Amino acid sequence: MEEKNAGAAPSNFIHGIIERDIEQGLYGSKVHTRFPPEPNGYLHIGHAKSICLNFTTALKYKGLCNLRFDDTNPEKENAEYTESIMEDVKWLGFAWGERLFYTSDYFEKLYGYAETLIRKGLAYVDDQSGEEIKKNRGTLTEAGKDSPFRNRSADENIQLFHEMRDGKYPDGAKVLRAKIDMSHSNITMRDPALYRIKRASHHRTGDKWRIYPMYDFAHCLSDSIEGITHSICTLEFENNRPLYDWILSSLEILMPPKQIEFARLNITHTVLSKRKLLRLVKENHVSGWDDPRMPTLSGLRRRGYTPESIRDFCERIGVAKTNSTIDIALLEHCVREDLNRRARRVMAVLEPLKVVIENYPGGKNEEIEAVNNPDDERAGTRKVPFSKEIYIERSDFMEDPPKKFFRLGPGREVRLKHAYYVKCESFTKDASGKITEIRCSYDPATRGGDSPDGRKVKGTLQWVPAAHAAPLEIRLYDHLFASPEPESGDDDFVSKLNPDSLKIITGAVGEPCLAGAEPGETFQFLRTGYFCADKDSRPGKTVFNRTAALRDSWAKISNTK
RNA sequence: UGCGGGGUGGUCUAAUGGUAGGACAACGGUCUUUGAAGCCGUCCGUGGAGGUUCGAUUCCUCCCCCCGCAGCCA
Repeated sequence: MEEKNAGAAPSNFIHGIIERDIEQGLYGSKVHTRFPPEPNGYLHIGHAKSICLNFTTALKYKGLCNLRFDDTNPEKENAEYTESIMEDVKWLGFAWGERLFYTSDYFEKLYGYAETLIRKGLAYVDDQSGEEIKKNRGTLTEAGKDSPFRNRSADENIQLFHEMRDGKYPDGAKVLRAKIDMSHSNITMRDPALYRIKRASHHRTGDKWRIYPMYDFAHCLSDSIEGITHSICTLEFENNRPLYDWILSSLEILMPPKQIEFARLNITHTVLSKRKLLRLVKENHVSGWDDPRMPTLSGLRRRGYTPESIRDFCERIGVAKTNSTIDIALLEHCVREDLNRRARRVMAVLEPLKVVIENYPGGKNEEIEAVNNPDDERAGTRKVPFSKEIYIERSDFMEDPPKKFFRLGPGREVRLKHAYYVKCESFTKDASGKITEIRCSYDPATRGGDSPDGRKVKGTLQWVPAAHAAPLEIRLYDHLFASPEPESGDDDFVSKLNPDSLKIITGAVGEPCLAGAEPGETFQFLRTGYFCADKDSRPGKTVFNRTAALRDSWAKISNTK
């Protein structure tokens, strides 16, 4: 059959390339990828796209994926970052097995490759200052000028390179450069730096090295050392691909890995660059890398996002070469969809309004049975205490409600979820006009929420028993940036932060079971949203982060009027 | 005005010579012991001009627009 063979169809252009390579027997028809983060910050959802791509590609073609820390710049990197990165990759659901590597593992080998390049007359030590090198590089339209040190003998270059390693020269005094072509139309190829002197302590190799390889030199060789077949990276490295290939071919590396570039992820209402995220942290615009408003994996985790929802998102956005910005609504959709399936439903009230049920006996206490998830019987049921005084959401009562308002108002009857029909008989206000208390009657025949006489009500409200209310602090999050594309335009992106990205509600209450919620536990607060218990919780005050709100069509109706 | 990439509904993404499809968003309806979810429907697209062809998103030519590159960052 000619049918689009289900499993074998390439799911993106990279898989198309790989399938062609497999067919042609390239790399022995094996696939080996790697995720190569620099440990200079926390992973964000943009990295998740790359992680998912690399790991699932390997999985799909029965290959392997390595985790490799690209740690060639000790001044910016540290062990805190490597640990958080490993934690985040694991949390996302991927395993690198025994294949945890560091570019710094290869420093000695890399040094040897550099010597080989020098002996072949393909690299030289340049004494020009950084300023001079920059000046002589030329421009986009003008060729560069050869360095006066470009034609040193191989022996002299080897000796100088050894001296660089031995610490004979200060930072910046010399640099090892590839000898390619100072008039190349691709500026990357104008004798790029391969090694620089940096008398910095490295988080893994300590003070052993005074010279460190540059990305372009280290990356392609690390890939080849690990037997990587397809080296997947982002678009901004496209110009570097000729250099990637030049180094490997100059060193006569067999079966050179193939670099393939794809478009990095952008999302509306946030920023995804480590530099910018670091600034938000350093300038205290957020509480840290794991602030629930941050697009970091640690932030999303704390916010209540599940690894499954993030993986689903990464699959849905696709992999292509077109620059694109994904609507953050898609991310939110993914987490709602996942949580809708799994989250236990409970009742909580963000702004409590007391309701006294006048005809309910004062000393009476009963337990109402409530299902935990209407779409999943296995989630079971729980008991919720019920007595004369309860709390409902302040916004669920209107003194003078419009016709389309289905909730409580004078003389109106509604259902208390799982419990009884109640009817508003009266209410009281304080001097300022604020409603202070609602007085209702209930219909004992409607226990469980059904009326035997077939009487219908339009609204169903969540409620919390006043005597057993668990005090909650709720943190309501909105987009970090008010502007959909904070990086566009000339203004500093920080000026586009959303001043209302965090709203803290201290007086909320919830069902008694919420008092004991463990950090990371997720619930759907009926009619309100998905909430995740936070590590800031303390006895007497459970803290919840709102992961995502539920759709609110009443808000829409009332807003458009 | 160098080189390298890229242009499909509002946003992503399929279709590679044969009915432009899907998702998210928006809008409307339906259902409902969550005004949730679900279900149904609507709106909306091949950057432009030529050419080849019975037929072009796909192939050719020219043009336009967008992104990246001048770190001893990655």
